[in-house]
Amino acid sequence: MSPPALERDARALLDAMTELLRVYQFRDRDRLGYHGLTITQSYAMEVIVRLGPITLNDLAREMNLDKSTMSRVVDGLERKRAIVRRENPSDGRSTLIEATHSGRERRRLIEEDLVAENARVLSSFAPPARVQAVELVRALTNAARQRRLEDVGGDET
Amino acid sequence: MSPPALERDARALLDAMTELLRVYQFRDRDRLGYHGLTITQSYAMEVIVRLGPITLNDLAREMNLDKSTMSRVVDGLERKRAIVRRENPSDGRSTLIEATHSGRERRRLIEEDLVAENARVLSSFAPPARVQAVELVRALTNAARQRRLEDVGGDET
DNA sequence: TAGCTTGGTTGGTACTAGCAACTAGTCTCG
DNA sequence: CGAGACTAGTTGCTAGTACCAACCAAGCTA
Repeated sequence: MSPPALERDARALLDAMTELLRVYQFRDRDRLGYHGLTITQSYAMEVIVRLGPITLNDLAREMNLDKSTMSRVVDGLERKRAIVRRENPSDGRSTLIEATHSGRERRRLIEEDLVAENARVLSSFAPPARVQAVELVRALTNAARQRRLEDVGGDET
Repeated sequence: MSPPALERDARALLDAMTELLRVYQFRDRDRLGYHGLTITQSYAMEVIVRLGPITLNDLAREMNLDKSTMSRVVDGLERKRAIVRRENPSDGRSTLIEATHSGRERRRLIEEDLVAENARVLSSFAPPARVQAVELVRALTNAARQRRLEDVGGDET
């Protein structure tokens, strides 16, 4: 049914995307620096900084991780003094996770690095192509997300 | 020096890429199926199928993994009967890793799924935009890879 | 208050990942 | 030829990511 052209393009896109993801993955992996945080920890810090004091469950939901995994990731952040667990005045069972000054600062530095890196990547593009590139990545993300929702049968949110 | 426009675009790209990586990460993670293989195992199979019988070291080099990690990934593939380790007639120390029929078949199915998925993604683009999209992804990959090489100090290849 | 529900931790398993140490072949040079 | 250097692969160790299941303690509800 679908013309061979689509399949050809799809294969090319697959190869290109695989490459792109691998390059970014390795960039992340090797950035063992990441200002002392792992990638997951750094993502978690982003959420914590963005959503303010947050419970473990909410954090886990936001990150699509199991609460047990989340608990251990947060353990790591606590060991590294990037967050503190405070008791939740409105619910004795839960704790509020909050970024420390140092945690916030580290996250800021990471973000700065990443923005700088992306700026260097984009700098080889002509200004109109830059916007186009960003839009493409967004479109790819949406398309991929769409696919996921269809596959899984769309859960919450 | 650099106009704020670049930084704005860079931040947008960062956000978009972060999203993209997360979506793909989840796609991969949840694909516990992946026809019975994990993501790393599936990448490894791709290389093994593509480069024919290959030694562990060559495979590790190709995948940018430590040989110990590679050894264990290959263990997994062997347990799942996707590859066999044959002795290397030309060097008694090394083994040749070779895809089994079943391994090759599984990899083919995975690839088929992925191509189909990419076709669906692309189908929301007009035909000329498809080719352009692929090219843009390649350009991004190259730009990103470039950055990596500069950072690290460029190793082999 | 008894019992259900919920928030978080802990135990278990599996996989990814790297470094270090080790074994066993291979190669090189005296 | 043989000793020492080198190389291929495995194994031990640590750490992190990830899930499920079991659990405890606190809260809610009837």
